[in-house]
Amino acid sequence: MHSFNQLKAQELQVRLSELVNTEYSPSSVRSVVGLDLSYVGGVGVSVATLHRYPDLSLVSYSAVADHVEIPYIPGLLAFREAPLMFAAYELLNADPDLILVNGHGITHPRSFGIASHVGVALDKPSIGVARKVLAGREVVIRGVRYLETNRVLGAYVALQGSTKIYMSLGHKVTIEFVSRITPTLFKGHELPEPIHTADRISRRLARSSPLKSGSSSSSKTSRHL
DNA sequence: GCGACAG
DNA sequence: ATCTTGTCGC
Repeated sequence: MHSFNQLKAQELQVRLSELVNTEYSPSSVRSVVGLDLSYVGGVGVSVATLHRYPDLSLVSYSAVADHVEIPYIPGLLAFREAPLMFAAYELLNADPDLILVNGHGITHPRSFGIASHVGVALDKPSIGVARKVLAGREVVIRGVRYLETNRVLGAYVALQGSTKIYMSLGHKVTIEFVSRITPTLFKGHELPEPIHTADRISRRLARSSPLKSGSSSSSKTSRHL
């Protein structure tokens, strides 16, 4: 029995953060993938959803489940969830123009949150979607809200009613691109459509998991996806 | 030392 | 994230 080396993990993040590209942006977006996880005890249920853009209609999705050993430690979320996200992503067998990841991008203690981690590993444009701040402070420029970390605007703050959603730079996207595409990613929910959909599907699968007692007889409410 | 702390 | 009843709001 042994937990993973936190210090080595942090060192890896510092090293890999050098590979993040925040000067490039996809020339055109025709498809977007959403990545999210749910849990059933120690089992993580990872879902990857593929959407057309700009209508955001669901094209297909994939799901994988496995035991998750790495604990949740603020700042090291990627080591716990990215492996399963990669598995679901590969199973989806698609080549999207943009990937949305539940979690922060460069608005992270070492500028390498899970969205950047996934983007760099897959060499794909990525944006982090989070409901809470991990690092940085909010700044307002010409009436527009951003999250600033290390003097760099790392996230655009989307206001959904009274709720704030932090859209951070993952990889191969600029703050201008994120600011511009963010409003077009919502479709009537608190979270961007791809993340919202991946979240709903993973939770449904988690609840109906054979590992969850009563799953075969307590389903009295119908759900639609 | 104290407070903060994605999912 | 997940555990959970009633309750507020669209």
